[in-house]
Amino acid sequence: MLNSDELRLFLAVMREGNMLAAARRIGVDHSTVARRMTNMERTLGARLFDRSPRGVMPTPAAFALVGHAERIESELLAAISSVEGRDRDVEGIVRLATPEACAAHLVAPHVATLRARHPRLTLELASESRAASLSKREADIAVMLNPPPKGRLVTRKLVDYRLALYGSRDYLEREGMPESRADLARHGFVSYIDDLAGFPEMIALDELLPGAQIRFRASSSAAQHAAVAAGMGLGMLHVFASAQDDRLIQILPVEMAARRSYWLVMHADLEGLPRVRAVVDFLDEVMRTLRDQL
Amino acid sequence: MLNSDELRLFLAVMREGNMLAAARRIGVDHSTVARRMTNMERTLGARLFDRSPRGVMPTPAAFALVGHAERIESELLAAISSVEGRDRDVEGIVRLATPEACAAHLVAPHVATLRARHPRLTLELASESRAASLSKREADIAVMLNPPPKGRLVTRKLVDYRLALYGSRDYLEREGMPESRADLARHGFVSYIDDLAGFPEMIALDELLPGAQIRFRASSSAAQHAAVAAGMGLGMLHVFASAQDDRLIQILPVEMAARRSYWLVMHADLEGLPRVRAVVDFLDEVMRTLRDQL
DNA sequence: TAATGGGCTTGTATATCTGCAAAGCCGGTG
DNA sequence: CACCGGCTTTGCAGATATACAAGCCCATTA
Repeated sequence: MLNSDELRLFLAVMREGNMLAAARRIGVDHSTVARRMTNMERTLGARLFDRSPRGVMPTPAAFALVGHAERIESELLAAISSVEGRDRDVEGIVRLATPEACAAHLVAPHVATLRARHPRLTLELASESRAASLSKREADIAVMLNPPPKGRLVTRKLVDYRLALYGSRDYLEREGMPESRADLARHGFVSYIDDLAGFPEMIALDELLPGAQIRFRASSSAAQHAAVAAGMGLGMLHVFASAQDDRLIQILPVEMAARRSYWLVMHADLEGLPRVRAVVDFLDEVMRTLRDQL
Repeated sequence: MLNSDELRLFLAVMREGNMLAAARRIGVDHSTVARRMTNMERTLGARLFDRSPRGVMPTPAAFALVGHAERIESELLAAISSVEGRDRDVEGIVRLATPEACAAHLVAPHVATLRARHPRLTLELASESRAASLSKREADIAVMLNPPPKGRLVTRKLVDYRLALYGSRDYLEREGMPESRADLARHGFVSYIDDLAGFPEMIALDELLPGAQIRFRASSSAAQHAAVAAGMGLGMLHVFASAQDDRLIQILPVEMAARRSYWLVMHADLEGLPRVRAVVDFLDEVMRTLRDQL
């Protein structure tokens, strides 16, 4: 079947007007050009050039083909430059700042695959991402809960995830399983320390259940997770961190659900660096793999 | 370099999720698929698939490539179908109706090349194209001086050409060479018989020199040409028919120039027929070759 | 726990393609 | 009018890619 190599030769012949010059331009023998053009004509069932000792004369079929060939040529170049050298020159250090839960449950468990693919790349994972971290150059890439006011930053959504209300098996046996939002008033809760939360968006409880009675506050989501698991009360936890935890049971999954998004943020200057792109690719891959569990 | 064959295999692997199924779909051996994907990865400098005994897992580079590959695939199919089989199944009879001058000077001199390309095709050339000829099915294709009111007709401009004022060498020696439009009033002219001209557009003289003294009228442009050549007077003739005629001299080329267009008209149903397309291609080719002389 | 089946990788003979060299064709030129 | 230069075509040997076959790995199943 027709392929782009033949079309490339074809275009060269069209542009040069003869096969010899076309062959020189592409860097193959002219007999190869002549034979492939003949093949092309046979497989297409259409004559493309009238040969003469003075060069070639394109037929109408050739003119009909040239537009397609040009589009294919440019698309092919675009394809190449979009992936060319992705895995070459990937070495050095990349510092990635992400919220704590993302670091612990999404990134860290998969760094081995990154290492396998790019042995000379060292990832530094800073599990706290205040909006400041990037502009102060504390990190090369950051995962945040909202797109920051742009400086010279490249921002795009990385993935959506869910928060849900959990309680420990023990606690719920002891205090009873809430069956409706009204029942929640009788329970104690675990939440963030308001002014120490990296992003205000983290605090989902205020939004879904304002005025809840809060028994324990922590700046760390892992600490809250541990507290809920230990029976301190109910808390809004990351689904991706809690679903496989046998000690925890999800409560009122319909009423008490919140959606959040992780955003990928980086300096525009760094976007082209192979090592930076390697980490971005890695994040994309992890998120794609885990999408269902988020 | 990357080519479309590799991209076709690549797409098949992406769609099937494994190389074995991809190979079956394309109809090559699976070892060929594996080797070509490895080649592709080496030449691109980017890993595309993580192999495992359960199939393959695309990398981010693969996802970046798939859009390009799909566009190339569809453009390639479009390219093929645009020329596929142009020269096959070209046999039978095609009747072409054109104005007299077009038939005699543009089409007829080149029919040998058409014959050479399509030995089983018979062209019938009717050198008169009233607008009626197509709708009465007197011809399959027509060349006209204006686009007719469309029925189920396909119409497009074929080429532009020029009319200019000519006189015979003898005549001009005898009567003097006109140097300005004013001089023309002293001369006699040759023109069309108004109500017998196939298209009103043919009559360029009325438009450029209304009220000219007309000594001879004919319905045929060839007859007018002969009359001018024989010294009967001046006449607006086709440049493509007169330029090589040594008996004729062009007069006031700037002032007395008119532009006309030939239009290609055919039934929409016939457009797809290989033999019809062969004739249309032939006309395009002739016009492209002669464009400078028109 | 062994058997089975799907999938990827690795050898080897064959088919295809490419480069090189020589020949043929045609128009321009001294 | 013979020569020359540029172009295409043809013949042939070496290089490249393909199909076939066998081997390996892993998950599922009896």
